Amino acid sequence: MAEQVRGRGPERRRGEVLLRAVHEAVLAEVAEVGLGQLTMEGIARRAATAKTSLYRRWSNPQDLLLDALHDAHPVEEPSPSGDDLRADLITALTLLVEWLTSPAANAVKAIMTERRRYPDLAEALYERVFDPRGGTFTHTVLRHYAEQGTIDSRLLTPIVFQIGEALVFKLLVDLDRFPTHDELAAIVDQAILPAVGVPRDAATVAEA
Amino acid sequence: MAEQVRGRGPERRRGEVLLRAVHEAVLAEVAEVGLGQLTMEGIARRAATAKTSLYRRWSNPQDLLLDALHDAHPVEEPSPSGDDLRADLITALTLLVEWLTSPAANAVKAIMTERRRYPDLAEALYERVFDPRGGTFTHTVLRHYAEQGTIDSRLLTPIVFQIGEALVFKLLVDLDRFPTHDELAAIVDQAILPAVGVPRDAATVAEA
DNA sequence: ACGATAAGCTACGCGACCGTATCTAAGTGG
DNA sequence: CCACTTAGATACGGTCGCGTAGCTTATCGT
Repeated sequence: MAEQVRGRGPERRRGEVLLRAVHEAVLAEVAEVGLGQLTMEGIARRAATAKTSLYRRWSNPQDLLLDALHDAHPVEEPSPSGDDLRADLITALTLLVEWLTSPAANAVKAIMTERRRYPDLAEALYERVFDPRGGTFTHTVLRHYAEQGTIDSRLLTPIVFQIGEALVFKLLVDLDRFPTHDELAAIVDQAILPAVGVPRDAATVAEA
Repeated sequence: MAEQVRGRGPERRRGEVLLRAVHEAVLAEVAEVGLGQLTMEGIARRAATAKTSLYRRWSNPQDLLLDALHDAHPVEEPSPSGDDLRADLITALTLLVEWLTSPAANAVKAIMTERRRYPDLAEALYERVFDPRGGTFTHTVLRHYAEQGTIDSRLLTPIVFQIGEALVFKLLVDLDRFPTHDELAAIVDQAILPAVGVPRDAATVAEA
């Protein structure tokens, strides 16, 4: 049959190349139309491939999405330098924001938001993608400085570990944009450090 | 024409009564199927009314939803007692959690989450529903105690005002349930109070 | 009691996506 | 260079929501 001209000659993607293209397409599709409108047709259109080719490998859009997430780059973990708590916390939050920028993170957010509606997806997300789970970002940094004695470890409760991440998410939702470096610094100075027993000094108060 | 028997006799709802029923139906529908799957057919089915009756008043599901939100009870504001900062903060967070429990809040969350996809809806939400905007919940309480001199008002930055709300939302997302009273107390003791210059005492640290 | 109004029912053509079947042809490896 | 694998094109019947049209009838106001 006559093939639609893509570029000029007939170039047919296979295997790995096609797979990547499809993975990219799902993530883009989720970002654009949302989890609720994710369809095989839509993905096929965006990936410029045939529906048939999708059904050959996956049985529904969710399966495909999970596969794409499984394949996405893992989250980079912070590695505390060891002598500057404030700087390391800011770095940790910066890493968080960078991850949140990725297409994969976008899809993950969508799934978490609608997890009641797609329980299987959410569950599989934990099992197949979030294996590590638990402490990342500021958690890692805070534990490091507690072990080293800079922080009183009795202050490190589950709530305290969440302060930084919680504020980044809140800012993200409220302002619908990613926090700036200064805002991350403010989170560290005004919320995290006081909670772990480092009082704010005059300088921080003045510039706030 | 033969009417479906609802109960036994033909009872036809009109005006206010019907309106309420439809409003309830939209919110329930959003909760169940999500913003992306919100359809006139679905709402009509759930409200046990005819599609025609819906189109007579609204031109699409989003319009209808906005109308329902507009009508929903407003948010109750905290009224600080004035002599117990800690208790008033916990009360404020409790009010927040209570609001989050309502069907309307559920829909608002959905809209905020997908605001990129439904910019008109989000915008109208601000204009028609969130008129007050700005300071609610812990904000109100913190300002009160600052005016009264209990708190150093230089510490009350935008970030600090967000700590409580941010942690409630984070807990909500992470655990997929509403925080308990003890968790709210922990947020106040371990995150908000340190940030506003009230250091944690031995008792709070010990029980943490 | 009797309009006027508003609600309800049915049915329609339209388009989107579904999941599958069938065929063609491009790319690959021996 | 040939055979095999796999991607691509197309078409199908089915379901669902759309938005509208037409008609019937319950309910309200007077």
